[in-house]
Amino acid sequence: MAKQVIDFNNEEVRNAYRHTTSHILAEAVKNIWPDAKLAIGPAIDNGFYYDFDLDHKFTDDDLKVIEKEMKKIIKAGKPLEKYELSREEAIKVMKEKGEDYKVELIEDLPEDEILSFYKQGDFFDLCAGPHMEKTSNIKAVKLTSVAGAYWRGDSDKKMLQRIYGTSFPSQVELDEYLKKIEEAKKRDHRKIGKEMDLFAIYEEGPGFPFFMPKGMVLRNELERFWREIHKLNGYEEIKTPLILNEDLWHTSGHWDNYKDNMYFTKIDGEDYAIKPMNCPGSMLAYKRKMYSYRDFPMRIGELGQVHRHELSGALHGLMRVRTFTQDDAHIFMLPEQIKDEIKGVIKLIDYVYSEIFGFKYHIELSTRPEKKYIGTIELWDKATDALREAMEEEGLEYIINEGDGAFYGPKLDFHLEDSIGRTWQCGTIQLDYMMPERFDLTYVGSDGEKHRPVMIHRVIFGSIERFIGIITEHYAGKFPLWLAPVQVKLLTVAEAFEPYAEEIAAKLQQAGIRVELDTRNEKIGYKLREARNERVTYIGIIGEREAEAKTLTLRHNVEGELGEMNVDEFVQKRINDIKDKK
RNA sequence: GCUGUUGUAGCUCAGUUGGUAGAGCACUUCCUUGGUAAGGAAGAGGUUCGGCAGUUCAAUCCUGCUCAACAGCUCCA
Repeated sequence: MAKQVIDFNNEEVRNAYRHTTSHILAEAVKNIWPDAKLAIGPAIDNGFYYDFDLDHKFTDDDLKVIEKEMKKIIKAGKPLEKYELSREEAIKVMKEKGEDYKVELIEDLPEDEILSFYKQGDFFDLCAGPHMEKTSNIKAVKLTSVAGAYWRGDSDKKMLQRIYGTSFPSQVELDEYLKKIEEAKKRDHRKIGKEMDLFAIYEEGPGFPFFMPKGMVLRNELERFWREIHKLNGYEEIKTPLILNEDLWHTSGHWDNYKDNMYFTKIDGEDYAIKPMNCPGSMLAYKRKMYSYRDFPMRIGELGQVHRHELSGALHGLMRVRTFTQDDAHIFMLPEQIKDEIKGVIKLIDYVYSEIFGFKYHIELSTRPEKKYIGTIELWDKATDALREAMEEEGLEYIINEGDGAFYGPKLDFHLEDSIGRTWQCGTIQLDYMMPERFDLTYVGSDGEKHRPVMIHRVIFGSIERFIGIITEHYAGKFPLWLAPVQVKLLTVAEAFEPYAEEIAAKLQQAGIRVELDTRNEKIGYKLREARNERVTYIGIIGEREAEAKTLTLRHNVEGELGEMNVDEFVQKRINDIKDKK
């Protein structure tokens, strides 16, 4: 028989490979714990999992034992054979085996369906396939972790034990994958954030991050950049309060839809809420006066700090917090301005993602949610069509994310891809006919009558905090010069060169460059090592040679050794780099 | 919120089958004036081992509760 060729780049083949491995996992677990009940075990992005219901709690040591058993099954080279059963037969077989979850799965399938099974030796499982020909096709396996997972992904149902693993056609590929995971861990923004002293989160405030001086540099630079581009693009800026009367949130619909995630407080016996979003505040700001159609489009930005009560288990560094700053803006406009405004925001987002940060990204169109939404289906369709048309006119590709819209309108979500291939949803453009209605926003048209404006809610970074987390991992802490908390660190070779080093430091500082000076009584190798660990952009070394020639010897955190350079030339070049956002 | 794991000095971690705690780094002082990833020596540092109860002659170690972190699930306007 010809050897089965495994094309691991083919998604179908890869999934079949991992799926077969998950069957082997299930068999191994059943061999060791015959009482284990099987749930489901599909292939996923980087491997597979299988869910089990079993009183014994799997430990990390168990994973090793299971792996060993899996290797036995693989070595046995059992062929995977497909066969079919009728519904009744299938239910009967599974009931006999006490596989309650399988019975439930089968009972939920259409009545007339013929069910396919796969078996390997004595082990069999309900499965649509496809699979590898035999268990010995699996060459390299690793069980990675065990975790809880709800039966059928429903938090009201029982929690099962899920074993995660991965498999590859060779040990080399498996090792490469594991190495990649290790690399990603090194980039973890929580680790780098601690090492670089950017931010911290304490037990006293879970989900409420503190920003330290170096982290504040990042924040302030991002915000400064944000203000700059928004001014250029015709936005004005406001700031609205963190706490507002609860009535406002009833009007907006936030209370109905998201009160579980809101924080409340009382002031003088009245109920107030801490804002989970900025828009209702923006609505009040809009309503302060009358507008003419000539005032539109009106673009109002706000770096607004919001608070949301996230579940404790959902918190994750800066990526998922309980307070964060949205780089929000609301655009009020005439219906005929919708498409142009959407296109304008798309361009702005593209500029920031592609030009400034070098992110690849894709766009998703999120449509009306099943249940939680306000307004009529007609208006939802109208808004969704407008987003779609704007995209199509710009020749942009997008994928549809059914039912994932905000409760007040459909949206375009921008998912960026970082330097190690992970995607993050950041930017969003939401088109909204509902809030202007609820808040009775008006403008006076050319006919002298009052009309209803349409609005856009949009963010580019999404959350400043989360964006800092993402770029920390994207750059592995080696931020581009304009963002780097320490742009230049000067190291003296010996005490004698301190005056010259101070002279250079002063020059850099005057040029607006963030500089640190290390004149400690330590060897240059030692200081260098420390400066490198701090990930400063440029390290400047100052000794006898440099003091005489009025130069400094430079090293860049990514490019490496740069040799000696004239001080004034270096300063001028860096000023230009910072201006160019390099 | 749910399941599991973890919680010891500023950081990274070791440790005691229950007899009141250690290393390296960092920090301070001294020596060393050194040219591209750790020069040497000494010292200080834990309200005592996340918190609160309990068992015990004795708890950092055992038990219960609780808080937080981590992984995953659920959620993410």
